[in-house]
Amino acid sequence: MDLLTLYKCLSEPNRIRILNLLKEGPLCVCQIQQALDEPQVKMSKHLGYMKERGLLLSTRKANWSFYEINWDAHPLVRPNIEGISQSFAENIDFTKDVKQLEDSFCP
Amino acid sequence: MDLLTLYKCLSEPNRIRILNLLKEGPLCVCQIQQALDEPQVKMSKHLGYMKERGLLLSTRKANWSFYEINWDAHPLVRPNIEGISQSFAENIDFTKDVKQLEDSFCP
DNA sequence: AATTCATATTCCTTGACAAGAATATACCTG
DNA sequence: CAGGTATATTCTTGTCAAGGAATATGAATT
Repeated sequence: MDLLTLYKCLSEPNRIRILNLLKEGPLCVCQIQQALDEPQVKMSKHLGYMKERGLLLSTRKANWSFYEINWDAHPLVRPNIEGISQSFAENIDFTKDVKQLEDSFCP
Repeated sequence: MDLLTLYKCLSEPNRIRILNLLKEGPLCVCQIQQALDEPQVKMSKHLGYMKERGLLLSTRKANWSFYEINWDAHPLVRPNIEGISQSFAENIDFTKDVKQLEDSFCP
């Protein structure tokens, strides 16, 4: 994955929110969807966008697709994704996202 | 400057090439233009884009505008711009840019 | 004041991509 | 196989931004 592609992945608020959740580990689409309180199609498309470009990996288990960050995609992946949570604290409501993630369930 | 804006600035190859040159210090538009061998309007617009968003600073001396990186714009500016030269070595012809910069002159 | 040089702005066309609606696929369970 | 659930794809529409051509501004020189 080249750096330009990485930056394109990072240039979208919904994707930033998703990455902030995935930072802790893999999640299935339904949990992300609940945490961000956004329509399924929207999440699926952003996840697909990042997977297609190599930033995410996915595995399917039965009905569920689990996505996780591909930390090896590029050396700058880690510093940027680790920098996200502090940097966006004021602009994007991450606290709400994380809280809703805790309340979410994957049936 | 928020992180999302930073990523938008970084998501464009011409801007990446410009930042790679500015990494070493301030330059005037005509030098950048010569180094990258691109039309003046194009360079001016990309420089304006980044200045408008806080990533670059500019000072005018007589006919010339000098642009430099605003390293304090965001904590992630430095690691990303420092990571650029290695990361793009294969994709973008930075060596040529830098060589042409050496040959460039500011009248 | 007129000219010249460096830089910036405006207008237009084009392409990428985000969002929503509708639909399709994949996989399990009865 | 039928039906349900989780996820993905297609289509359309609107917005943002990149590129080029032409023009405008700002500042020095004659």
